[in-house]
Amino acid sequence: MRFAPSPTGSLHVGGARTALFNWLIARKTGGVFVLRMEDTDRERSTPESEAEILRVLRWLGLDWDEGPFRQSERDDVYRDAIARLREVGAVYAAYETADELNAQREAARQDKRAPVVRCKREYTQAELAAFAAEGRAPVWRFAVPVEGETVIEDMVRGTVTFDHGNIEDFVVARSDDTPTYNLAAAVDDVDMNISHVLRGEDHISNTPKQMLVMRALGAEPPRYAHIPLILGPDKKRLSKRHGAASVEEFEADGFLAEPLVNSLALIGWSYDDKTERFTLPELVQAFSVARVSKGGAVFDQRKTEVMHGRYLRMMDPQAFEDALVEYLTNTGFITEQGGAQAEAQVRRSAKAVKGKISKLSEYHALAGWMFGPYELEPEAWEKITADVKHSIQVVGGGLGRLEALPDWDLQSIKDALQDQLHILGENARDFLEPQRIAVTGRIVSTGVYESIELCGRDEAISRYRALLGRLADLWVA
RNA sequence: GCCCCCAUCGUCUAGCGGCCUAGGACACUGCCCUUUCAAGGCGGCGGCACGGGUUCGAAUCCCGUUGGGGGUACCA
Repeated sequence: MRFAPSPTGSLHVGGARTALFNWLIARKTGGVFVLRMEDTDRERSTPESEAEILRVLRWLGLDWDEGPFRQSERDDVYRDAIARLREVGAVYAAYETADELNAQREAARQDKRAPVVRCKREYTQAELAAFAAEGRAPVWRFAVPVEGETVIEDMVRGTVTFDHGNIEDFVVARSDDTPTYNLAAAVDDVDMNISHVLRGEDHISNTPKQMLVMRALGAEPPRYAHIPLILGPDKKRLSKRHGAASVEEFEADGFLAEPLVNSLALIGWSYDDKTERFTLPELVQAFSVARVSKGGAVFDQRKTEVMHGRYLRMMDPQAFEDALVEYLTNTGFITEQGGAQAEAQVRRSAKAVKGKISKLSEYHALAGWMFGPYELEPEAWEKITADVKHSIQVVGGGLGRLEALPDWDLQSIKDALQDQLHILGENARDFLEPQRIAVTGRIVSTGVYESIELCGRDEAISRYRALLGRLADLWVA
């Protein structure tokens, strides 16, 4: 198996999922997982992008056995292959200009024929001399046989047939002598002994070209599996304009590798009619190309988040705490909030946060109130002032019980407040929401009782008083 | 235009001729929960694109239509 990305950007979810499927098969079958950088496009390929792809692959837990190989470092291999193709007469030098090529394609289009390019192969010595004089170098094109067809026995799509009449004489070597993708990929897959090529469906029309090259070179093509594309909500191929599309962004947004991989695996693949939760080892066990679906799949970000939240809730508490601290350290939050002190706070709040968070970046929304001075967000103020009298009564009642508390622990806080709730005869929401606002200043936060405990006696009481004070001012006025 | 592929709830999917009055998940929505909000529990809504065949019987097989996607470079 192999994964062969072009290092022209960060790793997108589509690429990550292709890498995952390849890795899964390699691990399941005991095969070799080869990593190869397809950087024949010198303009767009960057070392930064390559490093980022490697980093993300490691982060996801997809380790490779061989490579990373770089096509940019294998010029001699391709040069040999091209020489070989010339020897066997499978390629020819073409001198057409871009205009001539366009004219040829346009003519075919007018004619409702396939817009394939077939170039002139015979030139006189005089013509060749003229080209040389004006410094016009040829490209090498593959001489596609006019008759016949190339058939792919695709592992997910079945038999796919391409008529040679529809395949143009594709370029194999550019005029500057560098190999094109179709040449390099074909040569490498043969050279690296790749038995199975699993890649996105967008490559399927390249496949017959690569097979043609391989056969001309005297090699047998590998088995192919073309998996459906991952789509955005508009059914178009998923890209940056659909929002988070790279693994890097998910990582930054507080997703953990294992649940993210779990979600990735479920795009275009399913195990049965029920099972959706898989650990990495379980995926290795369960995966099979036979169960990859044929149609494109719209990526459901919301579902990914929900599944991620469930994963977090089921995590070992200590592991969750550590992951949370690591994330908040990486984002700089802990440093901003004062280092060790802040880390201790985060650790104390981990348990309360674990029950309701779905991605780590939500920590701020849930527990951010713990850091910095008491602040009432506008929505909370609006809510608490909807019925001032009631709020004063309820917040005051809560404060009275808290002040009287001998021990500041979760159970005592809960008992006292619930008792007060009974006394007032309120329903839970009407009583508890004001308490939440009193201590956190927010509408959404960690649980009420947990929040009060986390806040600490002195701070909690001072916040209650502050809110009561503002409420009283409003009542008087 | 030409080539290739695809087609089950809004979305991801199960289904590979009778187990289907089509199952699950997310979303949406109703109710429950004196641990409340973006947690949890229980319900509801909602689909085999259409038209022809084949068959005793089709979501499942065949053909066509429509719709969607991908490709169509000296990019990969």
